[in-house]
Amino acid sequence: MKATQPCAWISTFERLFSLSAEELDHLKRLTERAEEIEPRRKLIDQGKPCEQLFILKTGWLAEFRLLRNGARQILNFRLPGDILGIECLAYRTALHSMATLTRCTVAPLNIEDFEDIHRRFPRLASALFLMTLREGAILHEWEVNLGRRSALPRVGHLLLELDRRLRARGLAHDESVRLPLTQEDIAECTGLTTPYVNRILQKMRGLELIRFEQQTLEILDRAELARTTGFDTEYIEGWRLGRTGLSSEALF
Amino acid sequence: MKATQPCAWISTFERLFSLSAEELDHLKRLTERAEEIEPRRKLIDQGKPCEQLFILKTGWLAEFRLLRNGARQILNFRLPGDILGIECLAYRTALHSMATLTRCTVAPLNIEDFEDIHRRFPRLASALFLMTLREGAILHEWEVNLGRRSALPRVGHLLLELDRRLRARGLAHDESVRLPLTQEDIAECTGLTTPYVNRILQKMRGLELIRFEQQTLEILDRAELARTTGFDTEYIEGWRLGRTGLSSEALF
DNA sequence: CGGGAGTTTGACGTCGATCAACTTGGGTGG
DNA sequence: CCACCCAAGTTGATCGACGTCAAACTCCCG
Repeated sequence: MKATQPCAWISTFERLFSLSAEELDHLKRLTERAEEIEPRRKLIDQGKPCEQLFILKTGWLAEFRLLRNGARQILNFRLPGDILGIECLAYRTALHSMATLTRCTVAPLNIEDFEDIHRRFPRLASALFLMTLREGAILHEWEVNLGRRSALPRVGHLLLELDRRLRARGLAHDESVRLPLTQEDIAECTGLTTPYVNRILQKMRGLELIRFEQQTLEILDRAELARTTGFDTEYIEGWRLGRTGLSSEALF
Repeated sequence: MKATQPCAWISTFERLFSLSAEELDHLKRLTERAEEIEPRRKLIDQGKPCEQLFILKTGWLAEFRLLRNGARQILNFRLPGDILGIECLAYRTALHSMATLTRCTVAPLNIEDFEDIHRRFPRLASALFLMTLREGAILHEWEVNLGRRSALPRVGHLLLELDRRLRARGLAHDESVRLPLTQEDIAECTGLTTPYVNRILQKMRGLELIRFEQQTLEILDRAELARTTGFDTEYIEGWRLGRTGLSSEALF
């Protein structure tokens, strides 16, 4: 779990964006100086000034908002390879919090490092912009989930999404994936309550759609689950790349 | 309503981002060649290939997803000054649709125009990136709305948001703002049903929180409404700008 | 005067919340 | 190695917010 450990997602990005040797090298250099963080610790705190962003090397985090009544809404999960806290470029204070779910290693970046990427590695910056657009697509999907799907499809859709997101980053080995989530976490991002999430998971197990225990998820009938949840993997796996321009200057 | 008509939001952007004469000029040039679109027409169609983006000069649009069961979830509203369909840089096909609510004027841009901005007007491109990050903040707020707020705060929060967004672009003149929304539109973005939205609006009128008729919204008690809905305007009105770098090269 | 989109109303049904208790299991210290 | 402990998971009974469906009403606009 040291900084020397290679990150599976880096080579995924390399292939995806056809990174040059220098770009790959810079990316690796950026992630060299990394910090370890314990599980369930806050990395970014809603309302506090923010000046720093991070590249997530390993581990999971949750972005969330705390409401005055104590309720919590998880806004998104962050997986290895994600940039954390990039909103600090647009806002002076953090609009929401971010906390680790597992032990994580993150590489801190300050705003100047970021400007530097823009100047010296425009294709890397473009790739980052694309990733931001794709985050937006995930948020859209969550809106649909919260607004228009009933409990079972809502939970099922989330599980399918996380499965695909992990695999797209090369973070799954076999049929199953590791989701370091409690049922409470799932409740907090699907807008449900813990007891009800529990019942829904039982129903999904009863229907032989999934196996999910010890934080290990296996999707037994992907096609059927996708059908009943309305899941379309395009927003995770679809790409426009290598198309038109793809100049040496920028990716798009 | 011709292309010669000045757009209030352009001067707002000029001040906000301290645009140079050339940048301002380029922005104006980009929006010169504009098309008019009738109300309730689709501009972007979910599932279809997309190659084009647009700058919205005047009018409102809604981004939405259609589900198999016929349900519709509005993902966001687009107001004058917004870029439409920028996701086409990351995806080959449209993940959701976009339709006009009012008559609109849009200036089409193709991907090459966009690359051109990046090359020749990096600060403009940066401004665009910032706008994208801020879109993300709006989506986060909608997630909280859909996931954790009950019907009245949910609708109230939306109304407050739209009021602030319009004013932030210089698109309101007096106490009231024009929202070209039917109650069905409001239902489709809050995850509620039309009859229930109707009852909620009546209750809000009864509590003297708002006046809302003939598509004209007036917020009577902003402080009280903000309190009961948990609305914090930071994500609309907060900015990090003019701070650190702000080099001539890029905004951040 | 007719028509259609949008709004309003009512009766009724249900999905998921709520609250509280109980169970399970992995971890820890004695 | 056992006893205990605490977090996470599970269960049941009850309740209410919001959905559903259908009808009526309003107001433009022709």
